[in-house]
Amino acid sequence: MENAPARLRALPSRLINHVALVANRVVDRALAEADARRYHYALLAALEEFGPASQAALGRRTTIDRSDIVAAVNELAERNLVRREPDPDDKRRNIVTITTAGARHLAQLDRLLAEAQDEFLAPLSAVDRRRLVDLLSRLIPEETPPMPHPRTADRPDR
Amino acid sequence: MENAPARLRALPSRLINHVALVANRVVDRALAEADARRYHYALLAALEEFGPASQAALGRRTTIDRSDIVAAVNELAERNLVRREPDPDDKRRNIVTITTAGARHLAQLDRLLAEAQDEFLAPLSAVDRRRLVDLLSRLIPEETPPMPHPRTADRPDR
DNA sequence: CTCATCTCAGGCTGACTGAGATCT
DNA sequence: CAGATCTCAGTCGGCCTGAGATGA
Repeated sequence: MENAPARLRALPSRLINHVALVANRVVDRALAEADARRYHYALLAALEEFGPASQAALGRRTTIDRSDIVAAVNELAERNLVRREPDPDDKRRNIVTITTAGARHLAQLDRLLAEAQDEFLAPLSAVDRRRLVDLLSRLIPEETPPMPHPRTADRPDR
Repeated sequence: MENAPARLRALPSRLINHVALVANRVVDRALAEADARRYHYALLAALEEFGPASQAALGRRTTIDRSDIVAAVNELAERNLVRREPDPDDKRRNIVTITTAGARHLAQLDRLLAEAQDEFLAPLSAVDRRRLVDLLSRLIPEETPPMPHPRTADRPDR
């Protein structure tokens, strides 16, 4: 970078972006080892933690946009990491379920991601890492208000 | 967001991305008031702090990619915020110089950005903000290694 | 009727690659 | 010759919008 302007070095929003970039490079490289992307991990994690869910519910839990869910679920289904079947109780819905292969895949991603976190967090001690996570968490509004309809993500799940 | 999976909530790389998104929304909205983008600010700041520079040098200092510099300098030059002229000493180069209008514009962006920082950092005390900046800074490798040629940003400036 | 859900088609930005022309 | 600089064309992922079809 060779001498970034002081104004930029000190600007919190820019610092955060820069760190995000560094983190993403490490994370994406790690996930690529398993032919995965960040969306895949988020979806599989949500499915394993909460069980089968409609695509809309997955979107709310992962903050992935409705359109992008479609594509990502397609990719996962093609590889038999999830199953997608119509909900008999509500024919608008697809119910997405993680498969055993999907769970295995998720376990691998967990490992890869843990290594990746460790890699870009290397300069920080365990205490500092916790401090960082705490500070960052406080910058995230509880109900992340999506731009247009602040209370849209608020709906009952089922 | 409604109950994000614990794995995602706790993942530092994901937290950082989320915060970056929030920060960028605020910052971009602020800059839009002056018809500016983040690239514009970075370039103007680099020019004011280091004086006229070639586009390649600007790229190194702002970590903006060579291709994107071209476009951004075009935009700034069209609005007479910078001048671009061939370097008489090295005919490969353009020398980019900030104009007085550019400096005025930069001052406005400084104000807008200061407000924006304050807005998304609102949940943190001044002490916590400093802590955050410190922690983040330590996560940025001194010589940000661009993917392909780790030592490319290392070259003498002129 | 309204609202939710899934899907497609597409836009936009930021980060990045490849390649060519020109020059040191 | 190698290497730096500027430029153009284009890719990719993440984020987002609009709109249509179906159904609760």
